[in-house]
Amino acid sequence: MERELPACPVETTLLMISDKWKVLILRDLLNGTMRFSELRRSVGNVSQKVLTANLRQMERDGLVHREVYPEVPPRVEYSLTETGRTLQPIIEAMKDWGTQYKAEHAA
Amino acid sequence: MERELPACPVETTLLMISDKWKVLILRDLLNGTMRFSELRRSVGNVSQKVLTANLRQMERDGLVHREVYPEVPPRVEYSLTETGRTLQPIIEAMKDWGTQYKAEHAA
DNA sequence: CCGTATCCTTTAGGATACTG
DNA sequence: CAGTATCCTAAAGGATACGG
Repeated sequence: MERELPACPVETTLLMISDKWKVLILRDLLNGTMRFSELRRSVGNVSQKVLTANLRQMERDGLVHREVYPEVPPRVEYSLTETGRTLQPIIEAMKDWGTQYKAEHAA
Repeated sequence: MERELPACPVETTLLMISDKWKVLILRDLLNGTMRFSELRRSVGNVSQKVLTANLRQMERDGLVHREVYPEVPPRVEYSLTETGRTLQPIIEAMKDWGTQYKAEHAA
């Protein structure tokens, strides 16, 4: 459940969000709760297996909440925990930086 | 020299800093100019080949400046460009978040 | 000291098929 | 619909040796 955290706080953060899709998962869940299939579409070209694995890890890290509705067919909704939402400043900073960088590197 | 930038700004940022060591390179170069060997030690367990490759890519992306002093033995110093320094808010946000997260997940 | 070349290992991620 | 299981691939990264 718990993992060893590096001494350096930057490395701790990396441990949590450096997988290929996690930042994009955060980007999308910051807009609100999403179903699995919905998230898969919005994140992009991610396989089901990997998206599930990423979400499970984020759940264990306390960033994501998974809510299962026992219906047929099943419905599963993902949302950010309070801790997960504290990552917002990082995602925002990345959004701002990318926007600026692209503006300066346009034709 | 130039690479195709994704439409999403967050993904653009990821393209620039999502390699395993780039965030740590930024963390360290934000403290000032460093020699190659110095950087290698401070970044951690990175191989020479990979550190070089990461730095070269960051140079092409306009984030890092490489200054070669034609001495014997050679001296090479790396520093952040002005654009590179604009990444500081992201690194700072990551540092803050990691610090906070660790505090809440102690004991 | 800094870097390149070569080869090899690892592992994250993809494809596909199948289930409750 | 939302998974799990299995197998496979590809690309990043590591180890080592050598060169300017």
